[in-house]
Amino acid sequence: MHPNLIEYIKRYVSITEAEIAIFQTYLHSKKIKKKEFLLKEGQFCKSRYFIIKGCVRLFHFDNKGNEQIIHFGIDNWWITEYESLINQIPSQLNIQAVENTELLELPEAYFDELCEKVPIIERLFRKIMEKTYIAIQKRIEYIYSLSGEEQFRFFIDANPEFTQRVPQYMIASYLGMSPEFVSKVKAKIK
Amino acid sequence: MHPNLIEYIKRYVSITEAEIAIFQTYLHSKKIKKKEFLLKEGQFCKSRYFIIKGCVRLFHFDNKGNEQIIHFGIDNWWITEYESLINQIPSQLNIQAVENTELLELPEAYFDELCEKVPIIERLFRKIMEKTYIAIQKRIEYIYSLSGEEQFRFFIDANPEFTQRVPQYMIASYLGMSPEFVSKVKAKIK
DNA sequence: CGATTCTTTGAAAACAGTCAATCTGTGTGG
DNA sequence: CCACACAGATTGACTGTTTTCAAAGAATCG
Repeated sequence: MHPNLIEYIKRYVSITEAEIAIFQTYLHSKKIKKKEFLLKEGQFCKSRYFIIKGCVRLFHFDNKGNEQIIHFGIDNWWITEYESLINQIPSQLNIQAVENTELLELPEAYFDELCEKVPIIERLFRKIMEKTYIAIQKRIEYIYSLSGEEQFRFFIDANPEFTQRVPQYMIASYLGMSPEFVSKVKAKIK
Repeated sequence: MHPNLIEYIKRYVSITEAEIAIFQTYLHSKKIKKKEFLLKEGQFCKSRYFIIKGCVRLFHFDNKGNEQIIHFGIDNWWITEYESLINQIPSQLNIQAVENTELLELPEAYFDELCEKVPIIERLFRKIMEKTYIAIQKRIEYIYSLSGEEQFRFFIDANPEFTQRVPQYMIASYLGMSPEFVSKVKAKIK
């Protein structure tokens, strides 16, 4: 198994070599190039993906036809489209590579079987979900309590390296702002 | 165990009578009156709560000193403050009853022990978290793609009975709007 | 009924979006 | 290596949505 994933897992749970070995057999490595899609609107999402290296964005087109980025995934994050994955319905969202990206794919078809064999995996994913939930709830807190300008400043302070990696208009979209507005805030900061 | 919780659990996982009986031993029932607090800023959150009947709100004070409601909890929902619960840090949020509320308390101190004895509980909570995550992600989608007026209309259409149960200013706070604005939108609808 | 809490209304102001034009930078092919 | 094309970023004027403030009106509870 890739050392990044092993290290990641150990941040959440204690796991034995034997358990890692079993987990390993359920994973496939996958590479996608910049602008390639991991999932397109209308398709069924059938896997969870661990990003070894790279960056993807999860987005949809809003009622005015604008791309709205729901969130990004980067190195050492799990990414998937839960609504499609869990409810087995066609995805309303797209997942696209922002950079060339290296992933590990964990197919959902065998996920329950894996959890039976290695129950700690169930705990791992429960804990991951809890952490993810905390993060997304904080995001809602910020959306409502900070002005657009404050949100942008906060984002670049919290993610200085990431800000360099992706185009500015994508950060604007993620923050629910127009690219022009972000540009103006940036000018103001200097 | 309360029939509401049994029914709730069975929507997520298959569970035996014996497993329910064990789960039961970890639960305490609890009642709080309108305006009483389940958790106050600064306290450590030590339990997950299942709401049998009633309504609570999870809120904090933003940097301008306004109450910001993060979300509500009603009949047949689990509620807790995950950041405090998981990271064992003082809560930045308050949980307060909006109505007289009847709960089941599941103390976190014994949660791991319960999951060891009844592994299906671990799966239950993983699945609950996944559903919860889908819901909160959709909320972000709506925040960014609908205007304030549209968000309010959508909310009352989706939650007609709930709109009657709580004061309008709380719905405004939950939706991140001023009470005056909600009032104006309401006038416009008629 | 009196007091407090919640809701409504209107006018002025702030914040962020839209549109259109221009500027910058980067990569590609000749 | 240059020229061009195209994607992304910037700027300014104008517009629209939502907030803020203040005051008045309704509803609820002891």
